[in-house]
Amino acid sequence: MQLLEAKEKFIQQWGSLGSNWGINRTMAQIHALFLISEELLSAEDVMEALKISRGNANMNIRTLIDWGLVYKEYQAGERKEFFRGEKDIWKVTQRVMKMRQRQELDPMLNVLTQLQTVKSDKKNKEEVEAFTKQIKSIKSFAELADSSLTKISGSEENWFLKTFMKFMR
Amino acid sequence: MQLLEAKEKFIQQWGSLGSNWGINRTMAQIHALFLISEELLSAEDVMEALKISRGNANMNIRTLIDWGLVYKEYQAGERKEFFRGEKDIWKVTQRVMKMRQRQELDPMLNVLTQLQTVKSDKKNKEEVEAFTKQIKSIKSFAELADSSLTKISGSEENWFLKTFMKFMR
DNA sequence: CTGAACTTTCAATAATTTTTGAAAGTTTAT
DNA sequence: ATAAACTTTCAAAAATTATTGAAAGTTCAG
Repeated sequence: MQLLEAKEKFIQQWGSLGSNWGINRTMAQIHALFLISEELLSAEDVMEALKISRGNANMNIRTLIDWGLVYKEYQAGERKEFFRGEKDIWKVTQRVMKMRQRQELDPMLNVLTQLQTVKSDKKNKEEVEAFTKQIKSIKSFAELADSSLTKISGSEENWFLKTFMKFMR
Repeated sequence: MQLLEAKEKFIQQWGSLGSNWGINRTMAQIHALFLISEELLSAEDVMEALKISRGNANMNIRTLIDWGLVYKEYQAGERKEFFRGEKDIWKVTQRVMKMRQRQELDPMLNVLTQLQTVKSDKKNKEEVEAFTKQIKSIKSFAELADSSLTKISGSEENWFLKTFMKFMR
């Protein structure tokens, strides 16, 4: 396989992976492009490489910066902005987990907490009890996931790998 | 909060969680409905509860069955099919992980393996080396994720919790 | 200050994904 | 074999999500 073909293939595959991960296809493709580019890239470079519009490139690069997956950098003597991607796949994973924790798990936990306050009356006592029990069990699980994510996203790769290997043995 | 309102809220929230998880909104809502329903439900019941069409209900129930999140059951003396949801949230998580491993991680690993065969020539030797190195590091990570998922999806909740607690300490 | 170089915004448009519902298919009781 | 009860399919329609590109905004050198 030729390098160009391989790069293209990687970008496509990363794009489709991303789209199952709350990351839109183009954003994931831009991220893939950064993952395999040694050099700094400008918005223009991204537009050309992926054949997308200026607005689209700008918006998705911005979001990638918000996620901590791409950094803005200045190139001496250039007016234009340049970007570089986070290459460390472990850090990438941590950032994505953190972001999804905030966007998904935290709202879910809020709702689950509210749902525990459901009132029962004599008519539906049993039904309410069954409901509350199930909500409680989902909430416990969500809390476990939440604290694990918090721990993991603050940890070093080494710590993680070492402990994880033990865990998996 | 009233029970009905609480159920409605749970279904909505689970729906929006699902839509970030490669599970479409309606499928996730149907799943939520099953999570909080003690009784068996027919396709008709689901249609009514969520105000969706027959085709939609049928298709999504079928997919939930494929995912192992809903079971078909027969009610004595009834012609109609009835369904019951998997209530154990740990099992639900295992099934979802397993499914996503198959649908996302495995194809990714295949592509990564292919990409390692990229040919270099004198002109782009260094570029190919950098690319191969990065692909290799992504692949190692993906393999770690893959084997962890395989281990986790086959394990008992108790084993998992116990080991995980140790891990998180 | 001015204008060139660059970035951001956003309404219109396009692409994708989901839903509907009627028709076709299947199963079962008689 | 028939027909009623039920399930599945799928093309068309609706809803949602992503993309474009031109216009507005910003920054900075001269």
